[in-house]
Amino acid sequence: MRPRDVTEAELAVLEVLWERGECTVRELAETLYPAGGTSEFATVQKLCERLEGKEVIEIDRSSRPKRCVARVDRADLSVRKLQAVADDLYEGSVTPLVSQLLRGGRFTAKEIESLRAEVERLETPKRRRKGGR
Amino acid sequence: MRPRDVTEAELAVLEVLWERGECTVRELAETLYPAGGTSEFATVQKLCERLEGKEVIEIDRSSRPKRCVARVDRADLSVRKLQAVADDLYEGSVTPLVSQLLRGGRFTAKEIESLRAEVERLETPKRRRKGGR
DNA sequence: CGACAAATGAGACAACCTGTCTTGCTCAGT
DNA sequence: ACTGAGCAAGACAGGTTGTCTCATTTGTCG
Repeated sequence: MRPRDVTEAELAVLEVLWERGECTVRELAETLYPAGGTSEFATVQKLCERLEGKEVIEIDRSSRPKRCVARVDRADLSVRKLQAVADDLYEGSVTPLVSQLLRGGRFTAKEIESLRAEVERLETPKRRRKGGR
Repeated sequence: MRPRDVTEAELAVLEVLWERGECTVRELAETLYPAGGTSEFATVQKLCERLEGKEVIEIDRSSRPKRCVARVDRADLSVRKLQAVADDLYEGSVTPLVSQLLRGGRFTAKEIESLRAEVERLETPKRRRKGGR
């Protein structure tokens, strides 16, 4: 049974890290549970450990109040989740997802223009030095 | 705690329904557990009930060996999941997801061409008979 | 009609995940 | 050495997931 990658409570922690950058556990706890005490502090601590286990944040234990930093940003995380969907439903291929999103979503003219630009940019994938690996 | 929409075992059932169309529970069980007995049969039955609860399949109980039909196809399901990601990370907006996918994925020339076509098709959303809808 | 095998619905079950909390231990600074 | 914050470890309840058991219903066939 595949576990749930980053969960709701964990995401809340991550959001704070994204917004404020490197944080101490206490700072996170105070942001998330302004009226919180010891137990909430421990909760946040546990969430951080789990996020670390999921390789989503990094914890620097060398300084005494240990410090947490996000290792992935919002885009990285969304790609993780999208890839999971692609793995489940399309053997890892991501193209069908793009199609479905394009077909189903509502887009403003501005959004369409920028999407068009992104696709244009894909047109020449060879344009990468010599061997490109 | 948001439950997990369609899970792994449930998806396996759904895949069979997609492939073979309307099915009896027995047919599903025999496909999924060729060597299965009573218990596997019951397992599949339970999975069907849960899929029904998630409004993903329909169960016709009027005929005696009751019959199951998929109510959503693969694309529908992927949209559900993608929307969940958009809700979690982008307040429901899917445009960022498209961008990330375009940026991160590897695409063949053929895929790029068809994506380009899809975006072109978005360009003129007004182009729809008179009143549209 | 009556028995039987298939089908069904309800629920039990363990394993796991998630979010939360308690508890001792450790360490830095006074 | 004392103290208070920080910390690791683990316990905990509630929920989900996948699996299974069982008693009951139902259609069929002799």
